[in-house]
Amino acid sequence: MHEKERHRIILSAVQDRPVVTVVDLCSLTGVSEATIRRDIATLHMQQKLRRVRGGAEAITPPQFVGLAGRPFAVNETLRIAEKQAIARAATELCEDGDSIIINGGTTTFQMVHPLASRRLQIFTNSFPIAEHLLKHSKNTIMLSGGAIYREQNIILSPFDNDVTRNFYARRMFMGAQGLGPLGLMEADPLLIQAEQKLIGQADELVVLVDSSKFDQRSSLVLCPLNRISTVITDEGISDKVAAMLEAADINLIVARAGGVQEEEAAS
Amino acid sequence: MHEKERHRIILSAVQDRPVVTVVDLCSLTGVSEATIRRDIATLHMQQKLRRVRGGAEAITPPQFVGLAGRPFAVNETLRIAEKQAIARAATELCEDGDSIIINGGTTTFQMVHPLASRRLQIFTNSFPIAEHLLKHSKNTIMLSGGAIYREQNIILSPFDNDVTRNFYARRMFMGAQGLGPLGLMEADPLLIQAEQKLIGQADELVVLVDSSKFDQRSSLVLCPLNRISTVITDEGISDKVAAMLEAADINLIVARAGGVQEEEAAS
DNA sequence: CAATATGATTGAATATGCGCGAAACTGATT
DNA sequence: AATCAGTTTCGCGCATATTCAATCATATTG
Repeated sequence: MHEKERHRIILSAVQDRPVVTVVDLCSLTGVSEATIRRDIATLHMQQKLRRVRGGAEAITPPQFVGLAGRPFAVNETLRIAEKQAIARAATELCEDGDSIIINGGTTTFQMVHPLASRRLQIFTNSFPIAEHLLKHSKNTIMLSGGAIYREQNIILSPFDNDVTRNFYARRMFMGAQGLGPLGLMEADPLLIQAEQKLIGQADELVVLVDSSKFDQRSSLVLCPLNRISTVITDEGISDKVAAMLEAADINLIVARAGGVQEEEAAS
Repeated sequence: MHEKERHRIILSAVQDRPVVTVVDLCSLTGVSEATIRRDIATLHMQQKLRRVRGGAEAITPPQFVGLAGRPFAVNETLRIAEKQAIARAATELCEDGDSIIINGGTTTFQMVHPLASRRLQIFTNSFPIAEHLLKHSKNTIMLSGGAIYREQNIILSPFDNDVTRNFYARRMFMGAQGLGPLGLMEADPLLIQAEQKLIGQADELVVLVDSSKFDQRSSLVLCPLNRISTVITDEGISDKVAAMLEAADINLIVARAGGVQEEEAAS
């Protein structure tokens, strides 16, 4: 058996189980322990797996740490003040008793804090949002079914005919990676899929993007501008972008970090 | 059992109770106290938990979160040793890579600890089970969609055509309020509904009931005995009940608190 | 033949279990 | 409070089993 073949087998085995022992891999490949150890050492150097005594374990993906820590790996701390102000403005659009949809994402996650004191019907595909609201609020929580994707922290089902299609809300809140003339942009195909399943289940689509998102260009267009009812962003928005949104007949809300926000209704 | 597997189990166990004792962890992992102590010392050094006399506690001490910290308020501490033994025996039926369904309940929840060191495809309608496994294991988690009922801690959808109908597993594990000649009994209509949606989605139905459940009579019959493949219970089971199960051609597994369990196959 | 990969051997390093005495906790009594 | 006996838990040493790393011999390939 060739070295590359063994490496493939080892990497495959290490994905299936939390830990694989050297002996396991021996019987799996039919080579000696010494060889397996050398392979593991090599793969360890290449960061393909982690070496542990007795065998190897899968490299832990950007691990989902509990809510107390930080739900999403990196983005969470970025522009947090802006995101909180935006999320707060978004929450203020809702009245107790409303039905809303919240899509997974770091910006929308910030809505959980102002939502803690409310009483809404909330549908989400974000596990951390559901978890937080379940623990810290009295809102009614509804969850979409499917597999939980750890990296994106969303729940996604390959089937179209699930609860999602039966929940209809007044507003849907979602974040995005970018917002430009072409519409709403997203990079992660998994997120695209999750978001597209929910768009159309609400009367109004409210987009939460901090002003840095107007510069971002992503590969995939999620939906055109005319599908968007309202955009909530921070003071960093340029006049040019504001004009573009206004031209598309989009409500623009600029959230100020400190307190009340100003609304500039489109014509 | 490998060191890493134990560590996962320990970290998993330490999350759902204020403290875990060394003896608890022994029966959970099957290793000696000395090893558990060394593990706790190691994890203490890694700041993964705090070492206390007699065992360990979570690093985030007064995590007095309502529902999900200690998933089920009252029942949780009742007959916990039996439930753990039963859950462990249930987990031992599974091999890495299997697809299983776990229904919500206090007994089935105990499966999360032995499952922490495994790699399975797990479908559940229990939010706490999903949450715990998501944080403390590498299993693939799939969730049923719907509203989250706080009291029962399950997710239930009024619609029939959701993900649930598309997931098929080798085994389904469920608890119940009672088990008698008429079959499996449950009191809460909400739980009935949740369980009936899942029965039929697996080849084998494995029922986890501690021996006190054989005395219980509930108002509603969930399913007849002949639908059950296997019953796992503790040593408190009477000969009479055992004979009844055997007559119904049910596999009976008696889980012993300490270690290995004995299997008494039906004729 | 040279370069590399593999397998076997062996002593070192590490992990685990058991037993024993020390230390800490419990609670009952003074 | 203070003391004391009984119990639990801890830490240490040692025996055993497993795993590792280094070395050398052999095999394969170009």
